[in-house]
Order: sequence, then C-alpha cells, then structure tokens
Amino acid sequence: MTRQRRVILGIVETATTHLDASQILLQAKGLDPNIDRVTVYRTLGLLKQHGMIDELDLMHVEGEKHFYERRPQRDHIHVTCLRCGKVVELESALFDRLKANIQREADVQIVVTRLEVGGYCADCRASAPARKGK
Amino acid sequence: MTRQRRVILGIVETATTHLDASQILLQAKGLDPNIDRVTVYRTLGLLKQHGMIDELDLMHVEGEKHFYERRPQRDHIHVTCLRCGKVVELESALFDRLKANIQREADVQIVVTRLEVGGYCADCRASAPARKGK
DNA sequence: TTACGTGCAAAAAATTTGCAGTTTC
DNA sequence: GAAACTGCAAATTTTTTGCACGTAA
Repeated sequence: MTRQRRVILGIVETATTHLDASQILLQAKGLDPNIDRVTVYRTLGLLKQHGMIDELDLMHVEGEKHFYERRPQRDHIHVTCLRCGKVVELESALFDRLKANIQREADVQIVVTRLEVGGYCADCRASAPARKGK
Repeated sequence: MTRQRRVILGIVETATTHLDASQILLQAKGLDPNIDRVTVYRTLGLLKQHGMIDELDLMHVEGEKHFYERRPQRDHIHVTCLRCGKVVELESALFDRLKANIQREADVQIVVTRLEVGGYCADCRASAPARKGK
C-alpha cells in the first residue's frame, strides 16, 4: 500500500460524483504532483480486481470513458438520463432477489454485477418540446 | 440506408457471438473491401441511437473494448465468466418486473437497460485448484 | 534486503473530426 | 439536385507496455 494508491483510493472513496480516469488523475496531481497517469490506470485496475471499486459506463452519455465508484455495501442500479446526463442511484430488494436467481439459474458464482439503465428523466420529458423528425 | 449500413447491420444481426468494432470492420471488409473503420464507428453509433443494436462491455474480461449485438425482442442478462470469458445469456421475468419498478421509482422513461454479471462459471470453479495468494 | 511499485518514454488501441468527393432518394 | 453518407487523412483520447530507479515492509 503506497502513498499513490492511498491517494487514488481516497479520491474515489470520497468522490461525490462518478469520476473517470482523467478526472482522477487530475485530482491526484493536486495531492501528489508527480503522480503519473499510468499509475492511475494500474491502480484502478488493481482496485477493481480486488473488488474495492466498480467500473461504470453510465450509458456512455458523454463519450466512451469509464467511471469509477467505491464499491458500495449493497449493489445499486445506475439510471442515467440520455438527454441531460443526470444519474440516479437506486437500491432494490427485487434486484437482490434477481441476483440470487441468476446465480442459481446460470450456475455462476457472482463476483460483480452492473445494472445500468438509460432513459429520460421527468425534467427532460417535461421540457422536451417533442422534437419532430430525428 | 446505404450499402455499407446494410452490410454492417447484417453482420451484427447474423453474428453468433458478440463482436467488437474491429471484428465487425474485418468482416465488413470481406463483403465490401473499401469499407472504412470510420464508417463502422459511425454506423454503430447510429444503430445504437436508433435502438437497433445494444452495446456491451461483457465485464471487460479481455480489454476495454465494446461489443455489439442485435437488439433482442426481450432484454436479457449477460453473465460473463471472469476466468474463461464464457458468456451466458439469460432472460428473466423478475428482470422484467425490476425494470417496471425502476421506471416507476426513478420516474424515468426507460429506453435501454444493461445488466451484466461477472463471476465464475461451474467449469472454472471445478478446475480451479483454489489458487492461494493472488 | 528484495519484491513490488513508480515515473518516464513510447507504443498500441480505440474513437473522433474535417473535408472533398460520391451516393441515395 | 439536395441532403446525407463515405473514404481518406489526421488528430484525439484512452489504455497498455518496457524498463531503470525508488520505496514500503
């Protein structure tokens, strides 16, 4: 456990939004100016492997980057608005049951799950003047 | 609807495995030697936007690429083995119910969902001699 | 120590953009 | 013929690799 890893893990753990590798690098440089982009990638890979953080796409609403968040106590669902990009997180007993089902039906020992939903939030549905054509 | 788009859509629709952009380009070149990588990306983006295909990560078991598949009639769950990479697809009534729940609870009009699961398949659990340490 | 981790340089992949010529309807 | 699409070139962005030096346990 090195200084750099502590810094990176700390950033992801305390983040209030979902960060991608570049944003993490940027923040890390603030705390440790010499930290390298490579170290960020390597550390994220490691933390992911060890189940300390999870990787997300957030439906790729803004480019094809990946986001990271601290692995929560209980899995949650990520709902991303395809128009404004807002992300809502949701826990669900039904989701827990579904996972148990999958484990049994697919005969798999589940390590990680990711449920991402894309759609339109209430605000966007209200303000969108039903664009015609495209 | 151009020749190139027909080719690319055809490839994804008839594929028996999940293909990534490079594999699609390769197959497309077989049918239309002049087709460009750029056209593949643009077309995939378009087909995705129009809900004709879905994009997957398959838990990034082999690199950070993205895979594509024809949009199925009914959503299914992708279960990927983190050791051997095998992918199992699963439909589930519970999943359907969960989506309805999410739509209501998050007040979102769902357009697309993606449930990916990573874990260890039966075969790998059987053959893995409980690696110690790492 | 001493195996592991880091920074630096550079390569490899993956994806996007600008633009002029071509095709579809 | 007009609008939309393509190929080509090149730029970006994202991620990975090799290697000599530095560091935590």
